[in-house]
Amino acid sequence: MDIRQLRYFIAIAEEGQITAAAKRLQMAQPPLSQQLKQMEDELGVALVERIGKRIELTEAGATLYKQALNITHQLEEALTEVKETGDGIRGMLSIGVSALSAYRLPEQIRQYQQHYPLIRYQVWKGDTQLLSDWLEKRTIEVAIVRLPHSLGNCVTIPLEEEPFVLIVPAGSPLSMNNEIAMRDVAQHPLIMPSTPGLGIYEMLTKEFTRLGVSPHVICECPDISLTVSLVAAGVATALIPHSAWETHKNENIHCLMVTGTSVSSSAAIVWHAERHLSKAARHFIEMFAPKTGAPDS
Amino acid sequence: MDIRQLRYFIAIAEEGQITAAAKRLQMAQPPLSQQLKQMEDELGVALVERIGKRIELTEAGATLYKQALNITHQLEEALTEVKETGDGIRGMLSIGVSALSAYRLPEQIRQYQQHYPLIRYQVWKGDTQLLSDWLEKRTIEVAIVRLPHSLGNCVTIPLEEEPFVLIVPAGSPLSMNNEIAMRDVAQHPLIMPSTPGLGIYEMLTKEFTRLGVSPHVICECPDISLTVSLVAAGVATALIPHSAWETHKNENIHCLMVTGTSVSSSAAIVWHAERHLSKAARHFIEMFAPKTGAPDS
DNA sequence: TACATCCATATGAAAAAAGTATGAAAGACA
DNA sequence: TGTCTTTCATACTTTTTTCATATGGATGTA
Repeated sequence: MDIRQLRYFIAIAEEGQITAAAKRLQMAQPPLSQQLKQMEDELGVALVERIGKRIELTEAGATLYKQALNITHQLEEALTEVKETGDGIRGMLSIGVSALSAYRLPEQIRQYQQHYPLIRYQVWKGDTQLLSDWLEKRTIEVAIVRLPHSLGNCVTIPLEEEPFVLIVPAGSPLSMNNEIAMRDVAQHPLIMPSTPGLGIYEMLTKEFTRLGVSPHVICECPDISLTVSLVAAGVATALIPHSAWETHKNENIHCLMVTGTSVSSSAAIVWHAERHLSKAARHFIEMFAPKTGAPDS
Repeated sequence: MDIRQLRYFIAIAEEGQITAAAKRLQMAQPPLSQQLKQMEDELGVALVERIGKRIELTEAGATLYKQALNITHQLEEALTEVKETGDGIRGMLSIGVSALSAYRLPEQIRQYQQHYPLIRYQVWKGDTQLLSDWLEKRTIEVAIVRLPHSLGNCVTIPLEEEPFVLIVPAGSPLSMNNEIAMRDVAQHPLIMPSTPGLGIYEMLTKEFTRLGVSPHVICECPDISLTVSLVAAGVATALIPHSAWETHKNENIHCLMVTGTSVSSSAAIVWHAERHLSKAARHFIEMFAPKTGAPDS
């Protein structure tokens, strides 16, 4: 019993007549009679009652008709679902973000949602090492990280660059100013939005070294919102990407532009170089890193 | 896309390998590869990812796998349901009963249920004319009526015969006796469990005429339990089939055997002579009129 | 590097499905 | 009642689909 036969039977049931059903199916009548008989033989059950010229469903036939409708509908829906999944307009998109990039994600997903409303998401947050593991294990398909990263065997597409800003507690003397030189940042207690070994930490440290100063790091905190809270509480100052300031700003902290340095932060979308990327992931990359064009697999 | 291909895909998905899937399906590997490719072409979607020797499902493939499991299971269940319906162990059995036979039905259905637990019922109650209409319109498949009936074009299988009894109010003088002659029944106010034109009414009337007496009919009531209530209330006496007495007896009425007459009541199962009888209906007939054997269509 | 394993392609054989021709039975209508 | 039409079933042929065998390329392994 296959789908084709179910469709045949639906036509027969609805037309109430083999000849008409054959016409509707655009086929000759004899093969349809044959198929009907074959179905009855296979099931060992009479599906129709031959009353002279007319034909009428038996109870078993009526049961089969209902079920056949169900099944063919379900199959159709299944196929469109598969097609949509293949086309990337339906399915699961699993994304990993580093702590410093996490704040961007909600807006990105909201935007993506408007174009692809059927997509569902898995969002993971973790440090570079975890992201790398997750990419490897396919827990996530793409990751959004801060550059520089240390992920091996990955395609990296940088998003726009942005400067670092220094955030300080609202009441502190520094909050009178609107900018500060990078080398002067070293004079103030500093929270690093990262930990040793990670890209940002190393990059900032290197920059201070280049300027011949040594920062007064009193805290390392790889969670951006916690970092901001610490600053708001007056614990210290912190260097964070400008956009992170935009999303976390409040009346308890003040922001200073940092001058006299070229270090900047740049987020990037990365994914495993030798892996199949789902259409959904490609769409995501296209939307947020459109200049590069979407990779072709 | 047909069921066969879904089964193929299930095997491929579960084995994770075309060769192994082919072995499990007891077929050669090349045609399976072909079918897989054909499915991908039809859907316009990659279902598996060829990673060197290995094969892995894409998201679309995983979606198809889940749906394929659903659909094949549903098909299997549908087919067994159709078979069972055809075999008469599942489905709808619609039965009509006359008022005088209704009291038997619950026990009959209870009994039938024990053999065919998947059968569901539609039970209708009405007079001969209604039953005839319902048989004609296929509202009901079989009817249980009192003989004689006036149903045209029907097969009739009588159930066992049973005598009429006279029921009288518990306190009445008649309740001292245990039997009464038919001709003496005419001396007492009588409720006929039927109305003119119906079989039972005519049969009883004819019998009184034959005996040269005229019954004192003060009420006609084609509802047996209402008839019994009327007697219990002391309105009159009533002639009813013995089994009706058995099911309705209570302390307010007394029962007398009727002698000096050969009239008896007999229920019968009837059905449309030229109609297809469902297996379920045949089973029902076999169970309650086994002597005749089941008719063959 | 040789070997085994797995998938893909090509080609021919077998099976299944569809088409054509035709007959029998049932309803319609003069 | 007897044609005439309609409808389903059967016999036979053609076409399509599916499967199997042979074989080559790619990948991972001893």
